[in-house]
Amino acid sequence: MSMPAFLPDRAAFTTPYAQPITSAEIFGAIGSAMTYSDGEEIYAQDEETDMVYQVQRGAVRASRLLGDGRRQIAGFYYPGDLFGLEAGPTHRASAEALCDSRVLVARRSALKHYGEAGERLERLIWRATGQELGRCHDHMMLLARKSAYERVAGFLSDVAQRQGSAWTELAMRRQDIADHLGLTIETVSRMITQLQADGVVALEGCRRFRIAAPDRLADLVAA
Amino acid sequence: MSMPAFLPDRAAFTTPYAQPITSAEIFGAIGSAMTYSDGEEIYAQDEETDMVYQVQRGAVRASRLLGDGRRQIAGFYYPGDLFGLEAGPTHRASAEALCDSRVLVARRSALKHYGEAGERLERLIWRATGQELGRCHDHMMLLARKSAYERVAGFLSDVAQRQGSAWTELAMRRQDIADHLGLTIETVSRMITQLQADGVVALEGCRRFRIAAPDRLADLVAA
DNA sequence: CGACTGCTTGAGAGTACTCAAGTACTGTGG
DNA sequence: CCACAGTACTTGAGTACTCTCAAGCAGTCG
Repeated sequence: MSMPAFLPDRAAFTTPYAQPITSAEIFGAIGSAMTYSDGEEIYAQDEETDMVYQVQRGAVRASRLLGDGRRQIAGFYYPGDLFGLEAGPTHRASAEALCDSRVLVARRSALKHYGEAGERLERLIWRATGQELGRCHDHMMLLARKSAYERVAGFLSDVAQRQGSAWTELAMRRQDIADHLGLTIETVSRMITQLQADGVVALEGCRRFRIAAPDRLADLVAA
Repeated sequence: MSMPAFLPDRAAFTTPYAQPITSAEIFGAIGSAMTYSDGEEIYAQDEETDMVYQVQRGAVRASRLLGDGRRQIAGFYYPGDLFGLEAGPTHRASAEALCDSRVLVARRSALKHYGEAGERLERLIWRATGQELGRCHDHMMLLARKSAYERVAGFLSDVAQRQGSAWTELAMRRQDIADHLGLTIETVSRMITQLQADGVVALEGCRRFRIAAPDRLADLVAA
């Protein structure tokens, strides 16, 4: 994803004196590491908060519950991603580890005590917030205007792109995917079967896949 | 260093007297006013941008188009609202005036030349971005997990709340509402008819309504 | 091996969509 | 003031896509 034009390019952070330059290094200098096991809650919905988080290892989902149990997964986060950025004094979503994970946690109000590194992290947080807003708009388009087939295709494309490697592992269950895409678990399953039958993706087991026809997948996503 | 010609003299906000305190005042001190007539485009999708906008009078919609013509309205903006905050070097959406409107425009990269007022506006922009992200998450939940009836109820509740008065004017057409809620124009129309039949809202013409049963509407929204 | 959890598949139902026609509101010209 | 045209909105009938409910299959752990 592209960077906001008004924020300094990453090169601007680089000084001749070996300052930390990756977000992981900046965050690592300030945040404290926490580990969570599969399914464990990192924070709760409506919980008061002054924290910001970064995935170091594993994967995290942010979910929101409606009174009657309907659930929506706002997003999935992987190593390097910042999360818990929702505005306001309380978290609008809860966050849970999708597998055994390590997470860095920093108190936002304390950043000013960390001098240069704190300021850098602050800028990183704002940049991440802007990017999250962009992804959110993309996802709204997906939810509002795309078919189940296109939603699942878009999701697989997204996950594959983030992981980068030829074969992609799905850290989440079908139910999580369904709640992210506004579908039912059965429909997600059917669409994956369909995508496979159409030769768009190839699965190995139900949690591991490879993109078989990148061009056709790209068409589905752009559509 | 050259300053954009349309920006007012910097001296205007360095005086110790009468510091602006509302976002409209801060923005007004820095931004330049533009007027747009009904339906006129304020900026285009994928257009390069370094601008931030505030509605002064009228109403604005932010829309995104898919290649095949499917449209999604990302949001509606009213006097006082900041818009055009989508991250990245280009606008992820276009913006159009819903009626004759006046809009303040400021160059983001120029804010640092405006001293205190510029910093304040910068903070306002970040705060607005965070709030927008929160609204975006709410809207994702609406799109992913709510019925057409609940979506329209939620929308009317939202608009009414923003306007505050007993009777609420709808600045947008049914098609805009449909594209915002991920429905068709016919379904929106049917749901409004239904809400009226159920005594939840009362319409006067097709662009003006009043909430008739606030408690039942609140139930539908919270649900 | 059996139990458990997660995933897939099938049949039928329901919500929202598509296509089509009809109604209301607005502005223009006679 | 009314006729007319144009746009926006509503309503109706039939269809399609996704959901619900139910059963079967697969991988995992004791």
